[in-house]
Amino acid sequence: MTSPGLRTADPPKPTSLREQKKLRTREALARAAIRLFSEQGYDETTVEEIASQANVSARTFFRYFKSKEDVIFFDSDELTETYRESLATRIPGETLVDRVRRASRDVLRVMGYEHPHYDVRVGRLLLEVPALSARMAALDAQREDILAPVIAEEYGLAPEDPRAQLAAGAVVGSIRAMRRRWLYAGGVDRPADLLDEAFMLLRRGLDHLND
Amino acid sequence: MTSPGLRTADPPKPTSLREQKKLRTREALARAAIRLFSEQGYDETTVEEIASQANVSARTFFRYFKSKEDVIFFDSDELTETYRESLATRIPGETLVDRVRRASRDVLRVMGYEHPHYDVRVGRLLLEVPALSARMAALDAQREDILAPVIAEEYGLAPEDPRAQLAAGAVVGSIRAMRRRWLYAGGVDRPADLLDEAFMLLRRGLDHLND
DNA sequence: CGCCTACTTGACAGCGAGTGACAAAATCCT
DNA sequence: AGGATTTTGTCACTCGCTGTCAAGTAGGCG
Repeated sequence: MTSPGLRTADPPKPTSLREQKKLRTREALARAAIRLFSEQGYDETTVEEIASQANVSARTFFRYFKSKEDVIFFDSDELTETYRESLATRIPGETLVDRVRRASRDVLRVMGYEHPHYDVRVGRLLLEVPALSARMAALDAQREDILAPVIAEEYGLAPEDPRAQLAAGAVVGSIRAMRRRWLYAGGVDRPADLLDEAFMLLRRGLDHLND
Repeated sequence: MTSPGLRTADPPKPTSLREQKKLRTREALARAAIRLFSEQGYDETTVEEIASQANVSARTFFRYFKSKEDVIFFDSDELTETYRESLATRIPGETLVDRVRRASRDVLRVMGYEHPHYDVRVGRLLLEVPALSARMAALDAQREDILAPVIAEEYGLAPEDPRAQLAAGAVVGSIRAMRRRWLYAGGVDRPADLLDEAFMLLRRGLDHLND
């Protein structure tokens, strides 16, 4: 079953046989886990079950992922890096808000539409399952920490100025709110659209930071 | 609660012996737990240990608190109710931002200074321990849901208007950012002060929502 | 080709959180 | 006091997760 799917990043090292097998095992585990989670729920899925679907022992699962929830977040570092880099890139004539918006869209783009977080059922697990929502909160906090100094610099504030931290918190909080809406509202909304709406509204708030 | 007439805030039922003992056990457990958590950390403290400090079996701990982290959040419903009621109360001449600020301060006030969340060491656990930060995130989401329709009404929007939800997310996000700052910055900041600073800055952003 | 080495895996044992079941103890009621 | 009710402790069990160790597998080398 070498179906197309989970974002296999294309770093140029698909190297030797052994590595390939590891990659396949890893992917099989991730795929099985996400499918089982979204079918029967997170707590209702045991690691044993996941491992068995990938023809591996439970012990081996923990050699690939350091915890049960890690199977959902294994690529989060990459996404954080994307966010950081996109924020660091300046495009002439681009406002701060547009820069933040671009960074957020870049993250969505790198995730790709076949990413598990795009699945509404999995997405809701991210909010409802304690272990998962804790990770989400940590990621959001990370983004706040990346964003705050960027905002500070733009407004000529010290990197740790509470006003910049607050603004970053507001921005991330807005995005979180739109994420929740996407997952629970009737459902026609698409992530990118809500993101745009968020930034359209944020533009005003942020622009008045230094009144 | 089928009592006639007024809602009595503090049901004066310290009733008979059995209830008193339960109250004492409950408090002993909570106190021991918080002390141990802040002394040796959360994961390093076993339920067995907590129970033993309260001269009870581990099984009994779970009869008083439905999980290990519940010992920290057992009064969260009361705080949420305070928030909801304070937000519902209108004071003539009071702006929306001031109303939200008052509600937030009311929550702090009801918590009282001996509340575990006031302890910086415990507070940090709230952000660092997955099980606890998940609960915090859930509480914040709850407050967003309470706040959004209030904002919507004030601006003549439908209760589920995304703009109101976004604004609520921004407000709660700001508060969360200040909370983090309180817990990690050098440390002189006091919660109430950071809250004031947050609302001073928020006033501008919110007031421009309907430009 | 066979063999040595390094890496990967499975099986087993163990810990802590959490739950169900049942019997023992404490409390309440009359 | 005695019986009913509630609370508690003990036992046994599941699941997430970790350490250990022995067995298996791929790659390199003579």
